[in-house]
Amino acid sequence: MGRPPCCDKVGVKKGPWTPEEDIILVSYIQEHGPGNWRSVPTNTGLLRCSKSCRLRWTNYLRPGIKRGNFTDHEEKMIIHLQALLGNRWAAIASYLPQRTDNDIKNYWNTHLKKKLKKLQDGQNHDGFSASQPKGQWERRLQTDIRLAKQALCEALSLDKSSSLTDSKPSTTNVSHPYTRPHQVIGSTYASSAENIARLLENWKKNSPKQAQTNSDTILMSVDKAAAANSSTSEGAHSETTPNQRFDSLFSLNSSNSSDSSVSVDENGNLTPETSLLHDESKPNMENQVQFSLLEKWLFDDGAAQGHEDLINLSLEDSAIGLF
DNA sequence: AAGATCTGCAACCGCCCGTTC
DNA sequence: GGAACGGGCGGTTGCAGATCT
Repeated sequence: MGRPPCCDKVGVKKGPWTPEEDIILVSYIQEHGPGNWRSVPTNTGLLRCSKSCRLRWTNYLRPGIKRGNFTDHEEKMIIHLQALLGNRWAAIASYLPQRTDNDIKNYWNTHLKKKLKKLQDGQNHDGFSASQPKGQWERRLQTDIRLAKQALCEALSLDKSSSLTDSKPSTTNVSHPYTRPHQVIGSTYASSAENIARLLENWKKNSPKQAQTNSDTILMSVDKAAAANSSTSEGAHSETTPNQRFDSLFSLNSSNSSDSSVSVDENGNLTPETSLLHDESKPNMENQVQFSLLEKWLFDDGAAQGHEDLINLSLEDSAIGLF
């Protein structure tokens, strides 16, 4: 028999998440940090599967997520990376720090596939056209792989010089193709609060009555979160009104957001707050460097042409060696 | 205006892998 | 060593809103 489901199917709620559920989840993660998803539903009272909680967090509530239209630049990155890596959306997402793999996957399936097909049908002779001679396409791909590999090595060497990440030996950055090279240090919880704040704004606009009736529940959750934070955060105090606490939790300019540095204790360990940030998000300075290196190489055709000597690498070797 | 069809996206599902006991 | 578990991944589905007829 296969493994049992991650949670009991009975009594598990499915479908779209409500703002209340979002708030409960975010409050809990803010307090305990992400991870140990199995315990999330039981500890929060959410009638959700642990997987559902994790997905909701990673695809929607996690800090640093950018939503909305993809830029041309992002589009090109996705096309390039898809050619390089195939449908490994998590790996692709690691190079687009603000996008989730789900987002990229959706965008590929709904937009880019069609776009590329159109280009192919139209006998468009750009770099991605299937009408291009196979050898040339293959050579370009080989070059891309080689350049990506080079960028990765470069980024990893930057990694080594990073005192912060050095404080916690990373087994993820180097060896596993699915792990995201980006560890968010500069990002804060406020970013996810921003997502929820926007959500609530829309929610209130769209259904003021419902928002009104549920506001107590929301504030109760927020109160609870604020109360929980008061024990761990120096910013929390008992004299705040519910509204103030609400503002604090969902402020777009939360003091947390400016206090984005990672605090390390005297033993060199990350504090609980930081491990939340460290674990969960993607963008940071390090990412920026890595991203721009890869970006530059991927899109610098001239560079690609100037690296003809690197092309001899076989596709297989490149793909294996890349990771 | 109303029904049909299309589109985009959030969420679910099942499989896989690494870790723990 | 292997079973159980937790978490991550890619593929797929279902639904709501947009567009078309």
